[in-house]
Amino acid sequence: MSAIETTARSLGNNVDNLRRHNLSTLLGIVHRDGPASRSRLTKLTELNRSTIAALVGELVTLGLAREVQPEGSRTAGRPSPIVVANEKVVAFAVNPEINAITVGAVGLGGVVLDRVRMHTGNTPSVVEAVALATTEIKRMRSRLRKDVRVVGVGVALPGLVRREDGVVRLAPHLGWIDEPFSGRLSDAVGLPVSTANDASVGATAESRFGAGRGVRDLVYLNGGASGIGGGVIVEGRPLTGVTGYAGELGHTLVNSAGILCHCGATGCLETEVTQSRLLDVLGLDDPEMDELDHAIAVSESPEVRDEIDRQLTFLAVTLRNAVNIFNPRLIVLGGFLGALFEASPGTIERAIAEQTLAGPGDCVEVVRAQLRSRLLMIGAAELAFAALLADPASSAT
Amino acid sequence: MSAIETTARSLGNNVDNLRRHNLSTLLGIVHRDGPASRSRLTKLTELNRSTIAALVGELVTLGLAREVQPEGSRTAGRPSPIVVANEKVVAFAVNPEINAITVGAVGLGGVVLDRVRMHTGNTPSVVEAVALATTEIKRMRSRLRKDVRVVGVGVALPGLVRREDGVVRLAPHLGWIDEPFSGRLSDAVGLPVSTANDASVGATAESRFGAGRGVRDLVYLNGGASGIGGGVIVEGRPLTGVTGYAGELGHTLVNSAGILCHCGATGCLETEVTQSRLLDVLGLDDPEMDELDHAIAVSESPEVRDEIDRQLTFLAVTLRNAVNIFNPRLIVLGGFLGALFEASPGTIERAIAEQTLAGPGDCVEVVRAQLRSRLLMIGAAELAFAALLADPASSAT
DNA sequence: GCAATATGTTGGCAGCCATAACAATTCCTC
DNA sequence: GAGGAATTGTTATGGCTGCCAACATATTGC
Repeated sequence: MSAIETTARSLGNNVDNLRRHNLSTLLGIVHRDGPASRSRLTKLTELNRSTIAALVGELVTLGLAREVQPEGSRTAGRPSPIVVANEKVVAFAVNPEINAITVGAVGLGGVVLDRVRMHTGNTPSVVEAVALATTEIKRMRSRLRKDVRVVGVGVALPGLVRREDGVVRLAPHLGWIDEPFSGRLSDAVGLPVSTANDASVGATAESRFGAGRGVRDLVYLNGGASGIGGGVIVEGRPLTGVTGYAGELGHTLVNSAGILCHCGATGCLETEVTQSRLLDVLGLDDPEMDELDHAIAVSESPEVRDEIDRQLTFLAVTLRNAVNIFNPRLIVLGGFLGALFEASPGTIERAIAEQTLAGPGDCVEVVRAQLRSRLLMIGAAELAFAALLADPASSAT
Repeated sequence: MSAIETTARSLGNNVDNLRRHNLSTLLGIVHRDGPASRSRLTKLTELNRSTIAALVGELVTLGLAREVQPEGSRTAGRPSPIVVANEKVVAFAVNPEINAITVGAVGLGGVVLDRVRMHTGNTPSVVEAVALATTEIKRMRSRLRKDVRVVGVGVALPGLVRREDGVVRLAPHLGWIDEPFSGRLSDAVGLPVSTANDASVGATAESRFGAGRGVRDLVYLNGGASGIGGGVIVEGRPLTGVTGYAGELGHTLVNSAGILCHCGATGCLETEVTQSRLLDVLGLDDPEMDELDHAIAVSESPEVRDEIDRQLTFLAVTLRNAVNIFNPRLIVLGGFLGALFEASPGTIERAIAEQTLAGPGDCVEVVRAQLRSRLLMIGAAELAFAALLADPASSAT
């Protein structure tokens, strides 16, 4: 069973909405779960096979999917054509960071077609970020084959993004306050742009294409250079809150004797568990993820051990809160939190088992994130694909 | 706009599901928002008025709604009949507590028709609770008019209830562990029984019929004799988690130097903010809510003041966590937390404004719960009405 | 009393999905 | 290698749903 957003309206539905919903469901399946035979789609949706034939036919006509002949089958019966999401439908992904901007091109189905990380000397301003992203998107676009269809741009941003208009309410580490980044970028590239918090976007990506495949309720926590972000998937759908800011698990109390956080509170997870302290004791400076894992694995310094234990203890507090609050099936840890987690096998699981209530603690698992460098490309692209996936027919060219 | 659960399937939908969804939507509106004219239903659902006529006709035929002539109108045009949920469709509500069991009868539309609170000498065992509830339900049922239709029993229980089978996983204050209470009660009364956590049920009730009317994203926190329970409404629907245990905000860390909680963790909200400490300093013993409010209002003791401030400080920690995590429109405080909140106007709001992130803190309001003694009756009845509301046609007698 | 307005009512229609019968293709067995 | 079983694509038909348009009805305001 896959984690699928429902596209049905909460109020009155008519026959058009019905069709739209079924088209959306099919496209969602082949996009997120990969190629699927028509017979598999029939089983998954519980629709009639004649209906599936018609719906798939429409998706093919719309240029959103194609059918290929199956390889060898090992069951009796007439072979069922495989429906594949058309990866020539492309979204661009943008991820501004403290000292770099990454731009990528992602095909329907979650294939990362292109990816470039551009280092910026200092923290980019909105104008600089728009300019860099625009140049790179135009370059990538010109390199794409002529028959690709570009649906838009998705941006994963380390900050709070207002859902209704895509305005960056606050990106503390970039120094952006109330910046209409989406609008600026949209004007510059001539494509629709949608922006969201990087951790929320990461949660979506891991839940659809990574460690959380098939899981409908999960909590994702990511540790990066600019702090700790979180994202939550509830019944297969991202938790957004009223204005789109939900999921900030990095700003929950873990230490009453902690220091003041930039958010105004004290003792936040983000102030106690930081990548920089970990790198300090390890003597590293901006390593790749593999280097970090390796450095932790080979280190025999008690100072390193202590710092890891200290951070794990605080991380466990947020996780026990999360388990009691969300009762998730899965917790996914990304960035240096994944490294911390694997540095001391069993520690986090033990802490959760001891500190959570009997019910919610019964069935939760903790795993490390999987998508690595593709994470935010895939996640941001999902933002751009959202409208198409919700209504495949009317978003057509 | 009302907070309505969607009943559309997340996967394939056919024409039957469409009809079911529309019937469910209409019944949901008149149940939760009260009587509505057909023309209002037309606007709300965006369905055609001929369709509304057919759907309403079916609900009337099913005995779930009735139409009454409108009073005086003040607009031109033909008067539109008012559609009213049939309050002769009845659910029973049961709420076992430490020293009492409350049983009620609730009509469709959320009308509490009957309510009896029975004190028990000591904490009731499962067998005692089933026996007491059964006797009272049978008595109430015999007093109801012959033409009422009973749909089932809902139970609001101070403990963790597994969703899939209704087993009480753990009710610490009742001393119940892994008790199949739902099944026992169902066998005894001969009606379907569904059970859930009392605070979750309270959240649903306040969101549909109380302080949270029309709000789609809210956090509810209730303080009672047996601790602090929470419930969260996300996009109009109760947050359940994978196994139904979600919402336990009472077991989030508020004090690193706190004491060990029965849940296994230390410094939980539930150990720091307790009704008993508040009553101790006030010199009260099991007061009604009004008495508690009054006692706080007239007290001039600095000891009382200090205790209230102390508890508010810790409560604010959980609330800032909740605001950062859920980005809700509204926080609803029930039980003695409501009294605490009103004891010091502005304190909680100020703490939230100071300690939360810029985005999520922008638009959140804090209010006191409204439903008082009706709360758990209405909430538990909603559990019993759920199947009927989701599929009005097939749940018919 | 009449026009304007809003809404109920009715008959016909388009579209969606289900059904059933048939055709196609594969695997399995002898 | 031939035939049967199993599975699925294909096609024509039909039921049901909601929409539409025209008409009927009831109220307000002049």
